Parts: sequence; structure tokens; C-alpha cells
Amino acid sequence: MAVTLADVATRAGVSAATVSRVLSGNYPVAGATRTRVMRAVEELQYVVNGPASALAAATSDLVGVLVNDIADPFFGIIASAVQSEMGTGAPGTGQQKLAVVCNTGGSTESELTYLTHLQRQRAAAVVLTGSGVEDEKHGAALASRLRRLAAGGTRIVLCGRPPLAPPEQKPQHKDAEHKDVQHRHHGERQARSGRGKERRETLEDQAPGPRDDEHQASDTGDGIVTIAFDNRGGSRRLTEHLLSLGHRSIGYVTGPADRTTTRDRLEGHRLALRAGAPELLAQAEQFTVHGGAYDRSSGYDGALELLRRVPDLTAVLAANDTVALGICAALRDQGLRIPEDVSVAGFDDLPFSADACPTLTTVRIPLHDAGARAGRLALGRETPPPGGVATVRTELMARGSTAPPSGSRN
Amino acid sequence: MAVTLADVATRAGVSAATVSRVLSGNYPVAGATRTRVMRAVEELQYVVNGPASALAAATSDLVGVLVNDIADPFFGIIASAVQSEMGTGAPGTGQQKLAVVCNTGGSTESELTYLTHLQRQRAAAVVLTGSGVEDEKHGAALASRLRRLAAGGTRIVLCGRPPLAPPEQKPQHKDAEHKDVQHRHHGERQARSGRGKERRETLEDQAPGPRDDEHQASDTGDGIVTIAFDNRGGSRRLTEHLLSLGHRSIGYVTGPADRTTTRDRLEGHRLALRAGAPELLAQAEQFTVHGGAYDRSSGYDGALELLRRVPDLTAVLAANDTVALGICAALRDQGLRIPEDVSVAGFDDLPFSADACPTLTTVRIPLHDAGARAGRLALGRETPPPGGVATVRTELMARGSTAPPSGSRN
DNA sequence: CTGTTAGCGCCTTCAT
DNA sequence: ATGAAGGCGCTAACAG
Repeated sequence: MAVTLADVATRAGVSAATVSRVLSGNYPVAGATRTRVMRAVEELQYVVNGPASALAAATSDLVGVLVNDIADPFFGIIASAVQSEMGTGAPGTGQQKLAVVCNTGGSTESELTYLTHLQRQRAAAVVLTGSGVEDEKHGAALASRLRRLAAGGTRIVLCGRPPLAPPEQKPQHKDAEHKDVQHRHHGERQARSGRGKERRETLEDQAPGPRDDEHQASDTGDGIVTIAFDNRGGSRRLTEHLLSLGHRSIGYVTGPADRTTTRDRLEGHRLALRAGAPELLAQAEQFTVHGGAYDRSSGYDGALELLRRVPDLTAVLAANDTVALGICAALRDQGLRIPEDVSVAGFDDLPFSADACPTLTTVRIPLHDAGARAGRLALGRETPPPGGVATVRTELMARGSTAPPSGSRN
Repeated sequence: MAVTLADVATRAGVSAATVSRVLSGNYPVAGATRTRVMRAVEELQYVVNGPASALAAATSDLVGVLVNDIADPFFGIIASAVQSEMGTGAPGTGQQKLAVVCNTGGSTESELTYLTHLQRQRAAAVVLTGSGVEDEKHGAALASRLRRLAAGGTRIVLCGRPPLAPPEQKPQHKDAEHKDVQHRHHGERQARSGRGKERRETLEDQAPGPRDDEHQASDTGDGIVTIAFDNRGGSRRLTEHLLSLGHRSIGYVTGPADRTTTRDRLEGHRLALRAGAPELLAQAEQFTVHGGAYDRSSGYDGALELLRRVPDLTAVLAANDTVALGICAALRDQGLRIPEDVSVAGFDDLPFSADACPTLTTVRIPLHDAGARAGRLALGRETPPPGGVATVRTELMARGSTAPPSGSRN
């Protein structure tokens, strides 16, 4: 059917092996022969058969990038950055890796499906971006599949999610875990599986700077590299910002309940409360609305709910910038002014945040840099951080949507 | 190295052929045997070798989605929609196609590279989204590669760009073409290559509705399907909106000069001027700034340049919503109020536009619907439109950023 | 430098 | 319903 290597070889009067060598360019070939072959290739419009080539060479130039929501610029920016690192090496040499982005839609099944496909294709690397789902079963399935992939030579990079939990521990005291789920938002939940630490109790003593130490102990030696975001530290600083402005009635619209990012940001918030305004912790749950998604309507609905529960609200934190926009819209629709009546803050500092109305106070994550680094790591072009985990800093961007509470409304 | 079909066969005490049949599920196999095989697969954690399978079967379940800028929600939304149509068929049956999105960055080289790769992989389909580059050479190269792909059984869908020009025509009168490039923004440029029509001259007589007729003659019978956006019609209605508000000093910050979308939107603008305020056409070029990209900074810089050229500007049209945000920022930085001093309008109606400051008047393109349809077309699950081309309607979204000119400023 | 020779792992007739 | 065997198109040792 299609034209094959053999056809080109015949046309050029050489053997198939020679054609192959010319094409892959990793072997000396006489100049004259090379041009003859190239001409035959042109004339026949020959295109290598990928599967055949991959089968014989047992390698692939595919790099998979898994994202939760490709329509969300958060992921678009990361994916774009990852991809920008792939194009190294002269175009002809076949040195280029191909980054393909796979949209999981946040579904664990879909995540596994893509992983399977990537494994089928013997992908050179896969980058998993964004918050993971905190489901014990899925977590285990994911971790084991990732380890298998890594063992098979596929480089694995986690970007924007915490590192994998160590493999050997068996699910212990399931009951405690269940209780934990219910109480996790009281700021008293246990440390994450297998990495208990009491030091959080003394957090008040620490400077509010980035906290890189959360994951230091998790080098499981499986070669899986992680670029984590300092969601907790950023969220903490954001809440501190509000507290220092004088807010004492601070609502929070979270992301989906089962996501690592949701949890980390909420934890940061609670840590700041505990340190700066412990009296607010008691009613924290009342001030927290759990959004169903990282989208605008979650923010809109969440804000309305919050207003219902807490009429004298003076500030609202959002799961991310998109949610914040929804919150702003709801507040406006209720006749409230931002920031005069209510302050609002987002997270991520996506490009549109600086153009929102008013400009949005948020926490900047260097998404592009993180993605680029993940890309380099995926290609093995950068040495992994010690322990296999790096945490990128986040930065408070105080803008127009936050201000001191007016003290009087309506 | 990895576990193979043969390993599974041995473990299950059957032949490799049987395992293959069980896995692909397209052949009768005894129930007992099937379960035995499945168990072996589980125990061995067997994963099919994609390349080998593709080689032997000469098929692939890959669908490529090419986008110009994955960090831009415009593309994210389309890609997400395309992908949402892939998941049909029971998960186990292997009926699922895998959509992978490839970020070309708007580079023609990169576009071709990805296409080559997809061709190598014998992709089942490829969807090209967003505006194409209007380069004669690239256009030809792209068209021929696309036709070859289509001939090889890969379904091709164009989404958001005009259909391919017919193949047989040779590049005629290059001189005229060059002149054309210089003068194309005077509203008098020739019709696109090979499809001359004089009817545009009489456009004033037509209703300002969508114009589906532009591409009707381009069914080249190659099976390549197109979902075009009515950029021209939308842009025209947008300008009519401004004219009807009373604006007579209307600037335009375009997208990159060589993109089909840029051209179509600008044409729609000029058509509206000709029909509603022909006296403005003479100075049209002065009121037009050619932005370098579809991004915020293009808008920012473009607005400043426009203000320099036309101090009494009362309205600015943007290449798209992102550019519009940049324009708004620049205007604000110059101490101008929107829309009191200057009206601003975007294009696309991306999600953030409704939350911009002020809310952005724009033209809505049903990106999700278009993408979903492209996805169905790519799978052959929807019958192609007559002539192979469908044009999706666009809708004017008049919001807060446009208002009648105040008539006095400073 | 170039040709020859084996597979890579799977699918698919063809037998059984 | 299952097994045996050939080949998909290419690459990677080996010769020469």
C-alpha cells in the first residue's frame, strides 16, 4: 500500500539498511549515496512507518503530558512550557521529542487510560500535571502503574502535585482514615499517610516564607521526579495578608474536595488562622464552602452560599483565580462592591487576573518555569533535585481586590 | 525485557493467537479460556506493545489535534471539546480513540513536523484548529501533505480555518500577488487565490447576517472536512454595532498579519465601513495597527500606537479578547475611561470576557460546539456537511465596554 | 562505507 | 474454538 523503505532502497539502488542509516543520520554514509537516497525519498514522498520503526528500535520519541483540564490556562501554560523544551536537537536528526498533551478531565479512569496508552507506545517520558486525586484506591493504582512505567525506562515527572507516597506501606487503620476525611478541615487532621510530623504545631514560630520541607523525606528511589508547588505557603501568606488588613470574617470557597491542591491551600489558610487569629478556627467550617470544581460557577454559587451563612463577610478566598472571578460576579450581583464591601483573592495569577475587575489579589505560581523544568527533567536534560523533589516558590500578588474592611455595610 | 504476548500465552496455557483474540475481543473465544487468559494478563501486568500491534494491524487509535497556542483558552476549549467526543465505545473494547493535542506555537515548521509524526504513527484522524498561515509556499506544502494523509486513510478536519484551496492551480502571476499583499488592507484586494468573485462589491445590499457562501465552491472531493468560523460576518456586525452607536473614529489592532483569521476579521470590519460609513475607508490604514500576536502585549502596544496616530479615537476593535484586555490596560494607563472615553471590543467571547473590567463587548464563537463537531467528524460519526464545509455562526455580545462616544474628552 | 541477516511483538489467514 | 506459521516495515548487529 504505502511506500516502504524497500521501495526507496530499490529506487536509489541501495539496500534498505543504507536508507535507514541515511534517514536516522546516526551512521556514516557516503555523500553521494546520501543525496541519491534523499532524492528517492523526495520523489516517493516516503514517510517512515512509526510503529515499525518503534518496534525495531524499541524506543519512541513520544512524551505524554497529562492535564486535568486543557481549557484551563493553568494547564495550558504548563503544557506549553513543557513542550517548549522538547524542540532541541537539529530537526533532521530525529532528536526531537514530541510532546502530546492528554486531557484527563480530572477523571482518574481517564488518567489511567492515557497512562496505559502511553505505556503501550513505550513513551519516552510522561509528565503529570496539576493536583492529583486523593483517593486511596486510585492513588495506589496510579503509583504502581507509574513505578512500572519508570521501571520500563519511561521517565516520570510530577508537576504541581505532591510526590508519590512510598510503595511498601500497606493501608493501615482504615477507620482512622475515614474519620480523618470528615474532620480534615478542622485543622487537626493527621499528617499525610506515612509521613507524620508534629512540627506543624510550632509553625507560629516560623517566618512566613516558603516551606520546602514538607516533602523532603519522600525520595522513594524510584527515579520519579516531582516539582511541587508551594500551595500551602502561598495560601498561608495570602491569609496573613487579609488578617493584616484587619479582616476577621473570611470566607473560603475551595476546589473539589478530593484534590491535593485543594487540601494544601486550605491547610495553608488554616495554618495562618491558627497563627494569627486562632479564635477564628472554631467557626472555620462555617466559613468554608466546598466548591465542586475549579470553575467560575463554583465561585459564583459558593459566594452566594457564603453570604447566606455569613451576612457580615468581609473577605473571600478562592480556590483559584477562575473561582475568584465567579465570586466577584456573585458579589457584584448582590450589590456589593469589591474591595470596599468585600475583599476577594484568587490563586495562581493567571494572565487574566491582572485585567480583572478590580485587579485580582492572588498568589503567583511560576507555571511556565515549572513546566519548562518539568520538560527538561523529562528529557533527562537536567539533573533531578536532591531527594527527587523540588518545591517552587509562590509569591503574593497584592492588588486591587483586597483592602481593609470598611466596618460598615448596607 | 517487558512481558509479551507469548509470556501471557505460556502462563495461561494457550497459544499467543488465543491471547490476541481475547484481548482484541473481535473473535469468539470460549468463556473459560477467556477468563484464564485475563487472569494471566492481570498477574503479569501485561500491556500490549503498541508499535508491534500497530505494525501488524496497520491501524492506530491516535487522533491528533493541532493547535496554535495551547496556553490560549481559545484552543483549549476547542481541544477539550474534540477530546470529549473520543470516549465512545466500551472502555475494554479498545474502541476508544486517543486524542493528543499538539502545540505548534503557530509555527508552520512545527505544524509540518507534527503532521509528519502523526503520519508516521498512521493516525486515525487529525484535526487542525485555528487560523492557518497565509504563506503560499507553506499553504501548498500543507495542502499536499494533508491530501496525502487523507489518501492514506487518515481523516482530516479543519476547524476554525478556511478550507484548503483546490490543488491543481499553479501559482499564477506572482507579481500581482505581491502587490496585493501591500494593498490588501484598503478593502480592494483581490479575492483569494483561485476563487475570484465580484459579488463582494454589492455587499451593501445584503442583510448583515452570517455569510456562509464564501467557501461553497471549494469541495475538492478529497474528503477533507472543514468547520469554518464566520469571522467576517461577526466582525462586520461588531463594526456595525459601533457605527450605530455613533462612532466615527474607530481603531483596529489586528492579529498577526499572515493569518487567515486576521484577514477575515479585518475584511468584515472593512465591509461594514464600506456599507455604513464609506467616508472612513480612505483613512482606514491609519486606523489599523497590525499586532504581532494574539496576545495582551500586542493589544497594549497597539493601543498606544493608535492613540499616538489618532488622538481623538473613540473606539478600538481588537483581534481577539486577549488583545482587547491589553488595549483596555493601555487605555486605563493613559487615564482614559472605558467606555466613557473609548469603547473597546474583542472577539471570541472567551470565558474571562464577561468578567473583564468593564465587561467586554465581543463576538461569540461557539467554540465548544465547533470542536465537538470536529471530533465527531474526525471519528466518522457524523456525516460531513454538503460540500465538505460548514460555517458556524457567530453572535454579537454587546456588553459594558462599548457605549456611544461622549463627544468631549480631556 | 555498504549489504546481509535476523529478529522486534503482534495479528491473521489457514489448518486442525 | 484453538494452534501454527508467515509477515507487517524497520533497525541493528555482523560481515565484507
